[in-house]
Amino acid sequence: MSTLAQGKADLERASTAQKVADMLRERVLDGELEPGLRLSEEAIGGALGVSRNTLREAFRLLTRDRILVHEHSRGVFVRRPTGDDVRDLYAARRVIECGALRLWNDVSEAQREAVRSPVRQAVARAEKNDFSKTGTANIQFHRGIVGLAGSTRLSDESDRLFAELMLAFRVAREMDAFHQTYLPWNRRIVELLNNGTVEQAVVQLDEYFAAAEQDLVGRLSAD
Amino acid sequence: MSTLAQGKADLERASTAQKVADMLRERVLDGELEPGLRLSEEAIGGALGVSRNTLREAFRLLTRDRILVHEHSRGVFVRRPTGDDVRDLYAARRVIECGALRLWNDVSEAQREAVRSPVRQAVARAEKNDFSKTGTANIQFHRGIVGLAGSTRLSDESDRLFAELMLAFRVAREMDAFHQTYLPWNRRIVELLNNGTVEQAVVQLDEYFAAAEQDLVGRLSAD
DNA sequence: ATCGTAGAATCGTTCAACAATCCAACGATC
DNA sequence: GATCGTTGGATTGTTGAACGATTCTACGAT
Repeated sequence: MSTLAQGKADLERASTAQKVADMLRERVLDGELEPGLRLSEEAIGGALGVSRNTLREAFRLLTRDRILVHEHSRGVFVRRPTGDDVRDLYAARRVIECGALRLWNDVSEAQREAVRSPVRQAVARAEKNDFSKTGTANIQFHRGIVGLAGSTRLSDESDRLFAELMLAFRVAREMDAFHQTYLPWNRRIVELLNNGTVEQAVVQLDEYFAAAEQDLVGRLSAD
Repeated sequence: MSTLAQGKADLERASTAQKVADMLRERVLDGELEPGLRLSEEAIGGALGVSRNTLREAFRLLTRDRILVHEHSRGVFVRRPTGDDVRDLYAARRVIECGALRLWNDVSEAQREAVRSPVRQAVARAEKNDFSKTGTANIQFHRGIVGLAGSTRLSDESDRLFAELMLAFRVAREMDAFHQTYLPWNRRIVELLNNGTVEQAVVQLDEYFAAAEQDLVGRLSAD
């Protein structure tokens, strides 16, 4: 059954616009296309060998994911989050993730493991002084928390919030150090969860958000 | 200042695709275009006098809002929520709204009033046996709750969830009676909030979601 | 130095065309 | 009689060109 579903995913080849959007998303999140950059329809369409109309469809898809912003008659730009954006972002994350974490005792073991495992791996790597994937590990931890809610819609929206946050990190030019700082926090949260003290874990998560928001907003408004 | 903002809103005239999307959204939420209906590019483009490319952009916008679903090489359809969709929807709402409601004591009076006022108006109308706007009043109540979080991203996502839920109501063919049933619940929640017993209000809201979800899922799977 | 204006560049939208895909009707086979 | 290819016809996916509308840039006037 699962192999059939796999095959189906292969068969449902993405449209050209979808493929272009995926490629551009990767380029933006990798940092090749910096926040604030304008994406010319002609230049990018020519480089990728797709028509303007198809490219515009790809732009609309990425606008939906808040990777790009569209300004009428001016073009599309790589999103460049402001301090206000970050505040809004964290207000949303606080409600979503703290709410999801409170469901800890009502969910499946697999869902709980999706929260523990990223932290365990990050700790293991940190002990070997390997901080390469510390950024994605942090994201995985928080994706796991949102997953406790069991709603694909909520998880998808959170992914959009994470993507936007990645752009904010990039503007602040402190991606690695940032995530690294907050690993101890994640560790403590998992410990509290394992001890069965869910409410204390929620409090820790909330404090994490307060600290992270303040840190990031500070770096952004410093510019 | 507010007049300037007004003028700016007028100047930023929407694009053709945006206007077409707005019109179609209205038609769908009014029920003129029923869930499951396929929207032919040629037919609708001809009727509205816009080109296929522009219409396709409008479709993409509505797909973002989950009003329409896009099936590759088959066309776009008015979304027709299933029982699983409704479960997913309520899982998201539970986390978002219960989490937002817990912030009751930390927000501005204006934000609190945005929760109370829709219920007060609905009660006043109900006493006069006027159940005309009971549906939108219920939505406004819940929009107010989400607004407590103070995040436009969260409020926007909730609006999408509400729109999707409207479509589910339409499939279940029980829009008015449905909302009407749950007015007493909203009333009780507001009372508990005014008494300062926020946690009890959250419990009531959670029970409301459980009942509403079960009711709606039952009607949908009965088909 | 500020302002206004002309011209270039880019976006918004339309139109026409063709390939790719889906769908429904029709027979062929067992 | 039901299931399985096959064949057209209709619809979507994508392209390329075209033109008006809007924005940006650079130049010159005050």
